[in-house]
Formats: sequence, C-alpha cells, structure tokens
Amino acid sequence: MRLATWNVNSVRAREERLLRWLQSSRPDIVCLQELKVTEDAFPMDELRTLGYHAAIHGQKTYNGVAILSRVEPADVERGFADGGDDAQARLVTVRVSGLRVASAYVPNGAEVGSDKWAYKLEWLKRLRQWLDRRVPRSEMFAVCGDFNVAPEPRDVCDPTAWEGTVLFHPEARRALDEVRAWGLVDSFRLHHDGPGFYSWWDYRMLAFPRNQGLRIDHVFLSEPLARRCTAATIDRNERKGKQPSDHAPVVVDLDV
DNA sequence: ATGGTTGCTTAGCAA
Repeated sequence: MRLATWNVNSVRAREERLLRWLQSSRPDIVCLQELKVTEDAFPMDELRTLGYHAAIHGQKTYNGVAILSRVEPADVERGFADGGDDAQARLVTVRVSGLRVASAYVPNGAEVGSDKWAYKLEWLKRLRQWLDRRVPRSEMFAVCGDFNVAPEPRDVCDPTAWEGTVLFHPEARRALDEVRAWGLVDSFRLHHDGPGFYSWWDYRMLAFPRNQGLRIDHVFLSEPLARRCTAATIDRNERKGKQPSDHAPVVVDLDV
C-alpha cells in the first residue's frame, strides 16, 4: 500500500498537477493540506473519475485538509473535538483499509512571539492530547502532513541561518518532540540518514534550484505500522516545472 | 531590517 502527504497550496490552483500526479504515483491514500476551499468547491468529480473517495475538512481562503483513498473511508472526524477552538480546518481523520490516518496542517506561526506563534505551540500540544485521548498505541496509525517544523539540523539547508525561526525554533522542535514521544516513528528517517532531503522550498530567492529547503512535511507512523514501512521518498520532481506547490509530496510504501 | 514569490481576494494578508 502506498500512502502520501502533500501540501498542495490551493487545490484549485493545483488541480491539474494533482490529477496528473495521482495517475503517475498511484497512491492508495493521500493526505492533502492547504486546500483553501470549502467542501463544495473541492474537485470531487474529477477525483472520483480517478477512483478516489475523499474525506474533506474545508475552509474558505485558508487552511483546509483532506484524505483521498481508493477504499471508502469510515469514521471521518474533523478537528480535535476537544472543546477548544476548532475554527481553523487543520485536522481530518479517517479509518480506511485497517489503518487510522490523520491529515494535519500545523500552524506556521508567522513570527516568534506573535499570537500565531502561541497558537502553533498550543496546536501541537492539543495534537499530543488528541493522540493520548483518541488513538490506541496498538493501532496501525499514521499522522501525515505539513508540520511546519524541521525536527533536526540535518533537515535544514542552513541550520545556523534558520535557527530560531518559526520553522526551526527550539520551542517548536520541543513541541513536535512531545507529539512524537507518544510513540511515532519518522518514516523518512527509517530509510535515509543524511542531510539534503527537503520537502519545502520558498518560492522566493531561487530557493528550489539552490536546494535551500527544509524537511517540514512528515509521515509519522505508530510502532506497529512503522515495522511494515518498506520505503519512503520525497517526490522532488513535483516541485519542478510550471506552477508547482512550494511543497513536494512525501510518499511511503507499507507492507499491509 | 528588508526583500524575494505565490494564492486568494481585491490592497492586503498568509505563507
């Protein structure tokens, strides 16, 4: 089974590329982030033609997440449902093919010290609490998405320059560590050790051709599922060409 | 400190 995550940065702007990529990569399950549309504007008919169902948590203009799957999903859950502020559409969860899968769009945080920064740290804390409350560690579980945090120096093109920014800040890394301490395995690092692997490159300053990126998109797996992960890749090719997203898809293969 | 780019929405925000 092939599982992928991709921040498409507007599903309308990326519709053609998304459809083309689905046909070439043939994933069974795809977590999408930054749809920037409500559910009624989601290109459901086109995706159905390619054989996908979709669980959508949409929002106008900002955010918006979805999970595409070849098998019809069950138990669709939107947001944390923890009694806190769920106004921003950043989390959707399904059960499908014996797995539980979550698509997450962690807040960017704008600027260290801002309200949005506080919201980012709080959101990661709520994600850990949600895992504690809702997901048994024995489950085959994957939480995939744009975490807007690079875990380690090897995940950053220039760690010294990026140190202390919202994407590579000690507090954000600690908050992500707390999420992972639930018992999540970074699938990409099961298969690749070195630096130089990134999933996001700024549109500006020729960041992509210079490979000045960060690895902020992740597929985190529960222990039972991590044991079945046979491959993990970042599809750099999808960042090339006309009108790419600023993020590349991350793809894992699972022996399930 | 600022700028560089893209997307959504209509000059400015978010990333």
